[in-house]
Amino acid sequence: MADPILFLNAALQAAYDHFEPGADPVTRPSDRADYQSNGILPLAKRLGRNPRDVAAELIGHLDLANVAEVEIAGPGFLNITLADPVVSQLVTRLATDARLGVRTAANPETAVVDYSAPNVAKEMHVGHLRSTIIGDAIVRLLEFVGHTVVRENHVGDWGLSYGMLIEHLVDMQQTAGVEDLSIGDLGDFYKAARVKFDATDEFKERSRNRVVSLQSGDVETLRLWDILVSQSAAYFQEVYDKLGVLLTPKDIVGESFYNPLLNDVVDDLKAADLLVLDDGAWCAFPPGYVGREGNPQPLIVKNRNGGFGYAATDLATVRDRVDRLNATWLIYVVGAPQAVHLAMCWKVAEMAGWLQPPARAVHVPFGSVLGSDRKMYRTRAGESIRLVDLLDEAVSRANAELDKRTNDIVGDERVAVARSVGLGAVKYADLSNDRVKDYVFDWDRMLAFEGNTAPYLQYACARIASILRRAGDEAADLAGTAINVDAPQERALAMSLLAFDAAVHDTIDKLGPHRLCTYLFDLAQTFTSFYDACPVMKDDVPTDVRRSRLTLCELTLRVLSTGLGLLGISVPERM
RNA sequence: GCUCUCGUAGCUCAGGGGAUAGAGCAUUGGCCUCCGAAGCCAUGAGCGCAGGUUCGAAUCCUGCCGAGAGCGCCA
Repeated sequence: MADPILFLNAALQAAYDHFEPGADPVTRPSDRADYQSNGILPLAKRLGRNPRDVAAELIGHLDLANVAEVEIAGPGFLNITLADPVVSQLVTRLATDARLGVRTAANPETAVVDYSAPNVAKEMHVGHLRSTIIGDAIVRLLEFVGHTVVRENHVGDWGLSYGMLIEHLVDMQQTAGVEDLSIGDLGDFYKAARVKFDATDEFKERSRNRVVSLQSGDVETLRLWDILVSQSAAYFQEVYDKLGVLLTPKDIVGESFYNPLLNDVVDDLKAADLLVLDDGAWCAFPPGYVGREGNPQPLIVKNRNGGFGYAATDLATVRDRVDRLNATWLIYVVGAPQAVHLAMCWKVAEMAGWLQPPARAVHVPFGSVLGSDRKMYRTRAGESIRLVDLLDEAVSRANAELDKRTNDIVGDERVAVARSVGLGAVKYADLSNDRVKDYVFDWDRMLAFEGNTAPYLQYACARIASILRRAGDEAADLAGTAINVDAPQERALAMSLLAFDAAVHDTIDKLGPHRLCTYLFDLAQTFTSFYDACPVMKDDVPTDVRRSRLTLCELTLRVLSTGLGLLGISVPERM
């Protein structure tokens, strides 16, 4: 019971039970006191009594042994300040907890997280950044609290454009006259194919035929297709490794994987009488969706040419994840523009009985990355920015920032620090905003060493690490040290550390990584205030105070680095 | 035309029924004989507009204004 809210609620429960057995105490952190009890007014209403009288009587039934102060505030609150010894005791216990007070999930379940999803034979650009980073953080968070997580990288590897790309590959083979095919630069490859496709009817015709061959399982076509897929997968992995996310080639479950399931999807929907033939296309019309002209909005499952739309694939993902993977929590980390499409798919899946409680699908939408002109972030030439270029620039810019601050870190360590700071800056800038909103990509702001940035947090960690190095052997021998919270800054730090559990679970409830960012930044600020006011390794600090403060430092470092780790951000020892 | 998302300080953003709405940048002024000043302390200014629900609204509901996005055969 490291979480003081649980601790308080247990204490309050007895008092509430006096009035109404089972009434839920509602407690939340407050800046007026440590915590605020918030459920008195509804309770008084149910009892038909004066709230102030109820509050007064409630205090009378509250066990005050662990509480320094309780006061009635406003029409229906109690402000509660925990006694210092209790705070000391809780944080001392926290320091020996390997999980840093974070509870495991009450109901562990199997979650599928669908994220990243680049397209085969196409360059990865900034657009893939958010899905990849946000998805990565969600995966780490869910695993941390004990859920079983299946990562799925739903790459685009099937559909009309692959006829075009395969034909382009064939052309390249003929000009180059080589057996060992390489698609080389993905951006150029795709663009060249596209240009040919738009320019010549002959190529267009070949591309269409090639799609037919692909879908009918022609061996040679599949061989060529596989070249595109495998080389792209290798390229994606380079980017993921550079970015430092958990995705591996095994996580690729592309559109082609679902292709064999699509006939059943359509047949079963037809059998369930959920599809109607409309203008030659098989459509579902889930209730409540209206499009242009006020007509019901269709979800086109099979087009008039007999081809499957992506609605069919998305329906298949629901079915497959529920049936084959036994997942109950389907998380789609997909851009906000897809919101209506996904909602329609899930509505149809529900009506077909494929998506039933406890299984449910959740959209984790996110906004766009904008440039300083508040339009989609692009190069000056108007092209989308390659993700690899962006990551390389982040590292070199971080390196330049480190140069400004005369430091003696060189060689491999220097390379690692620049990488940690550069990537951390990019990730943190993305994750620290509420994901549904667009955000402006600004190198200077994200790489600033002051403010709500990764470098600030990493710097705070580096200072703590520095103190621990200074403490030498003593830092390794702190187990069981009693922590005192005499100074207000010590107490504030302890309270912040105790809130880690709540921050992690709140972040998971909302699937909003920025909540964890806000917490970590607050903790880092609280720490630096402590650092400024409370000397640790100075000569005139008594031994017991030094050891208590060292333990606070060590615990803070663990919370910060664990928290940043959950966001996919690493913490250098020095910087 | 219909639908969805978003409008909070000069700027970038938190807060999403609870008291006097918080940070960071930028501004101004203090702190290094002292553990890393990449820091700390202090400083002014704000909920798009109008109604409604409520003891209480930045938060929920409705309308309007503004920005972005989506709406039948691409994914």
